[in-house]
Amino acid sequence: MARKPEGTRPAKIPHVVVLRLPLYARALALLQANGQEVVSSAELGDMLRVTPAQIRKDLSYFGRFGKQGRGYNVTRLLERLRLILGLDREWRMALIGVGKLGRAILEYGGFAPQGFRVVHAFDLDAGAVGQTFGGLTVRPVSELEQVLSADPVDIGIVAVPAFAAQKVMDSLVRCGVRAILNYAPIPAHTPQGVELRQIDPVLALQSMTFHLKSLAPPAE
Amino acid sequence: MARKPEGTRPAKIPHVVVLRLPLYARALALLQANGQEVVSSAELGDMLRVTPAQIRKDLSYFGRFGKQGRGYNVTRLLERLRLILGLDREWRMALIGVGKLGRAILEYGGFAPQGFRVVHAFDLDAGAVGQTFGGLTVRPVSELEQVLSADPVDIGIVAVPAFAAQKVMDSLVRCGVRAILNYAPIPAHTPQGVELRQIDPVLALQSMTFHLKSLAPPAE
DNA sequence: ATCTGTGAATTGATTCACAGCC
DNA sequence: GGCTGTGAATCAATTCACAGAT
Repeated sequence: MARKPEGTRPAKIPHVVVLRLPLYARALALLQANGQEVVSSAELGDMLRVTPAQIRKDLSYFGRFGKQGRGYNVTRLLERLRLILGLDREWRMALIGVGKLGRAILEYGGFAPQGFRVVHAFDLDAGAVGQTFGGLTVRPVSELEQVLSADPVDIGIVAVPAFAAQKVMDSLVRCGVRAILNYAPIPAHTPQGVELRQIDPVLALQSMTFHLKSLAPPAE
Repeated sequence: MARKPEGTRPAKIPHVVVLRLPLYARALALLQANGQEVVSSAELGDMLRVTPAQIRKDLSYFGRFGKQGRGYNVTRLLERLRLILGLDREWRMALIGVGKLGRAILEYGGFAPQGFRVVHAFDLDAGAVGQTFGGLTVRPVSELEQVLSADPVDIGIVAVPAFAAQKVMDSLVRCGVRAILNYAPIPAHTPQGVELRQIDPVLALQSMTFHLKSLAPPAE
């Protein structure tokens, strides 16, 4: 398969750059809320603990958004980043697993304002099915394929116990989901072309203790 | 020919390696639970979608744990990784913010079996203070410094609203906490020497949509 | 005078490839 | 034959440093 070097939307964007763009967008939204009109890469870098050169280089993959001697227009750059990230539309999501975690997700107010909307919720447990959380009625997982083929979503959120998670993810992929946010602590896999992100506080803790273990015990 | 310093570990460990070790440990625990005694880097790599060479190289920073022609003894390697990561002890944590998210954290059963124990919970809101979740009674944040100086913790978990998060983190640092797990969606900072990890599902979603936006709409 | 955008240089991470051992 | 451990080679990411714009 040939990749053309010419073309409209140019070359490959380094993976880490894509991971940083949402960070930039968030910082810009903060500045915008404060009424700041212009920001330099140095100032943004201070906010985010990232070098100014990195910010400029990252942005340069997508275009030239700044003015020499001045900096970036906050609103304009934020607008452009939202476009680049695809945040100029609403994304529909399905949640699988409505236990304690799943309920917290359904009732979490942080997704909707960013354009991420949970439109279906499923659970295996008959106890949860039929209940309503955050305005959504929980359906049985047995209806997953049927519901999603009638009313597709872009993203799946997996909040089931570890032992069931990979199978649920496979179902979601079969239903045409193209991205999965997985909260289950397992080595999860998706086929090529289906994005996957893990939310795993235990892994985060375990990588911090590596740095803690050699330090003196908490004392003053 | 320079030889490696014998039995020492002051060699500098790449940051990414430390982030992968908990992944290895988890996969090994899975194998162990299945009764598997030996594993090769190729098999582990299959489980985790990591190249065998990377696994061998990562482990080589810490010692020689395998047998040529055979592989790694699952139990022994897991044991060593747990030691390296500091998982051979219990870590004490304080939770700040007992809203919906904080409650889900207190009632989450996944920390304790891994040796991470929440021993104090704080909230600003008088409504939450005094209530008990997961066996812990919520105290007012005003007592944070007093309680933590009498009974220190290693790690702080921040689950307060965004506007309050940085101030809470600063307090925790003053209380001698050496690592923070932050759930608030802000560009958070800790001083040099205080580890920080962010749990941020919205950022994860926003970096996935970058890849989704150019694809055909969900259709079947 | 200031700050962007970007090739070039550098630093860091991953993969290769093979000697050595089981 | 199979697999580890590891220098060397490759590939990727970051930082430097400066020309050019305002």
